[in-house]
Amino acid sequence: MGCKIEAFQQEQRKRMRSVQDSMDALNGKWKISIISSICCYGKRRFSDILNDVEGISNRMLSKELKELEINQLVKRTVLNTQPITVQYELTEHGNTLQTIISNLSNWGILHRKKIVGK
Amino acid sequence: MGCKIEAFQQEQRKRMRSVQDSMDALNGKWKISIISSICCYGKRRFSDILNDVEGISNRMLSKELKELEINQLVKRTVLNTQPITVQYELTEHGNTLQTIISNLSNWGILHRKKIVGK
DNA sequence: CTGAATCCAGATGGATACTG
DNA sequence: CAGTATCCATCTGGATTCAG
Repeated sequence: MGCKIEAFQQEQRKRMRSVQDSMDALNGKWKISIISSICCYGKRRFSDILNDVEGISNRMLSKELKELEINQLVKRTVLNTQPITVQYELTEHGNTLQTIISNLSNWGILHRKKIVGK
Repeated sequence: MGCKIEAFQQEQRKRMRSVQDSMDALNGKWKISIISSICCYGKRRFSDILNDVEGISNRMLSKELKELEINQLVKRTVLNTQPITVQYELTEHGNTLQTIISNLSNWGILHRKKIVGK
């Protein structure tokens, strides 16, 4: 009977859907880097992140942060400073990404060695 | 002295660059899903993957597979069948992505519960 | 079956200037 | 400082057709 095979395939489809769900939340050129920046410092201001993430424009940073906020990954706080500054931090949910970030960082080093390095 | 701070910042920059390296290799709408498909079955033909990855077109699949091949993540083998079939499998290097895939799958489930679920 | 080629709409993202 | 608005080139990706 194909019961086991079907169960396996269903499991596999579920896994693929989950992976896709993750990627949908983390897509875009910069999101992971932005999260990585905020994560490392705990709290981070707009201009700090703009500085951390090499190459990003304020237009993009603004947009990506907004999407991350919608996905409840970062929390935005306006501070009573003059001029106004805005602080971003990871939500509890956003913090659950730490393992992934860490893995991506490690794998990135490995990959660079493999492809670029001799 | 700012030695510790500078060391930390340099460490942080390195981490961000690594994460970005990973994302560069894994960007595109479908790559992770494709890898996930091949990974689970060990070997997988073009049409199988086309079927596994919901919504992808053959044009995109072809393109993404080519990029994955360039990055030495998948290996392509033409089989002597009639008509010709092509088999894809992960390289050793591609297999090092398993941890990330697994984590992304788990996080995807978590995220879906958090955002979509009540 | 496995692609490559073409066409084309819509998304992405940089540069720049502007606002509160 | 933290965005927003506008303009515009490039990229993305679907649909369809064709080829080996």
